[in-house]
Amino acid sequence: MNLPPLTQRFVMHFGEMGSRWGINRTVGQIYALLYVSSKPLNADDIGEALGFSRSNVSMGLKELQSWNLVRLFHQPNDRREYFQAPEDMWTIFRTLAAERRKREIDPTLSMLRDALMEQPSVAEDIHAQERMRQMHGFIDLMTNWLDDVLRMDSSTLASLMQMGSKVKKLVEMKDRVKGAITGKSREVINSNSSNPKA
Amino acid sequence: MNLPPLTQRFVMHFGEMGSRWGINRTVGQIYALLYVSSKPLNADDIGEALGFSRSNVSMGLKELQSWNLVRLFHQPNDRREYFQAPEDMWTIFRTLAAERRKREIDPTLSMLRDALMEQPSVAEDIHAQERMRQMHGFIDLMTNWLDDVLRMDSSTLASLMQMGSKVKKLVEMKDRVKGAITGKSREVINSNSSNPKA
DNA sequence: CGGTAATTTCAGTTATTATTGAAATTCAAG
DNA sequence: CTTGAATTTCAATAATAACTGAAATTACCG
Repeated sequence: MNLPPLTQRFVMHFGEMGSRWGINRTVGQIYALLYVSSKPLNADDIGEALGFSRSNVSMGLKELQSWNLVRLFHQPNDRREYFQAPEDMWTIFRTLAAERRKREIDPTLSMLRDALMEQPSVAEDIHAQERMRQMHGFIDLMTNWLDDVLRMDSSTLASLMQMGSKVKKLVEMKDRVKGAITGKSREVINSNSSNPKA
Repeated sequence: MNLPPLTQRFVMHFGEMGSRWGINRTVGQIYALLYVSSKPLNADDIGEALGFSRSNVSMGLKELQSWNLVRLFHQPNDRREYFQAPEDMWTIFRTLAAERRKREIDPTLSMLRDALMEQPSVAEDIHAQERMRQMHGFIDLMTNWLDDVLRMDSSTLASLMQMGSKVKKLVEMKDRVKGAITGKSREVINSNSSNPKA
């Protein structure tokens, strides 16, 4: 492997972190390389840059494609397949969220749903089912919320996140204002609004 | 292993999902068992219930303790150690978020921070560093947001999440109202508020 | 249609991780 | 302290997962 220093550090780090992230070293390094690369790479480029066998690169790319983390291109007058990683972090995040949800959460949600439909046959299972109900409720809340917010566009999402816990104050304010306008002068607020649709 | 049917399904499922979640079968099953159990269990109980060797259970419990996912108890007149999993899903979620962040995100954030302080020596690395800046910015936004919202209490968080993307409308409303009161009758809203502190 | 470059598959091998039983250590009660 | 139950460590083994090179397949060009 002969990569420039910063690229090399990044690639090596992704290789090492791979196991914690549930991918193998090869996949981690290939992804890292594609992510920082300024141009699309073909499988030979990748294999040579990282010192992996051609077949290993092929498997790694297949894996990354199954995660929707890389895109396939063709260059004019070149039969080889070129790969690129999407650049926008929000796009990457949405992809990761969707894939991890599908692989790591949905099966559990479905198992829990099934288990909650059963009639427990012994005392132990009555308690167990109640615990499963808790878990199901929580995961359901979380995933529905995620669905909901990921439908927003990225810039909106970014500003919401920058607000952090300030949204809480906003909700409190809403409740107060709602009380206020319900109680008395709704028309005052509307007439002062810069947005007449309000 | 001789567990009641629902418990068994839950335990088996956690064992199978373990590898996707970055834990091994033993750890997954032990956690599942503790989570649904109505009483604390000792290592022998666990080993017998799941058919694992005593030493395997010991290692699994050590792992779960390192994740802060189980608590250790002592029963009167019994030297053995008893284990329980916290019941509240929000507590569990906060623990998981904190631990996964520490293991799976912080090291990368720190690598990126270091890499951003370097002076790229070749053109390739200039581009690579820019990509790292993007990634760092995104992760930083996400983790700060998470820190921020996890500081809220669970019921607040739950209601915020139930609102889902409605918070977006709320932010828009805030901006309109802010425009309105800045422009004209701030005192009207305040005087109508049910909360005088506003 | 061949021919050939590119990619994928797969059986065999290597490397890593999980699991065990025996030995060592810890710990509390007498 | 000493004893023995409880827990942990650890070296050996079993089970999984990663990786390779050769063979097979695919896909494009003339």
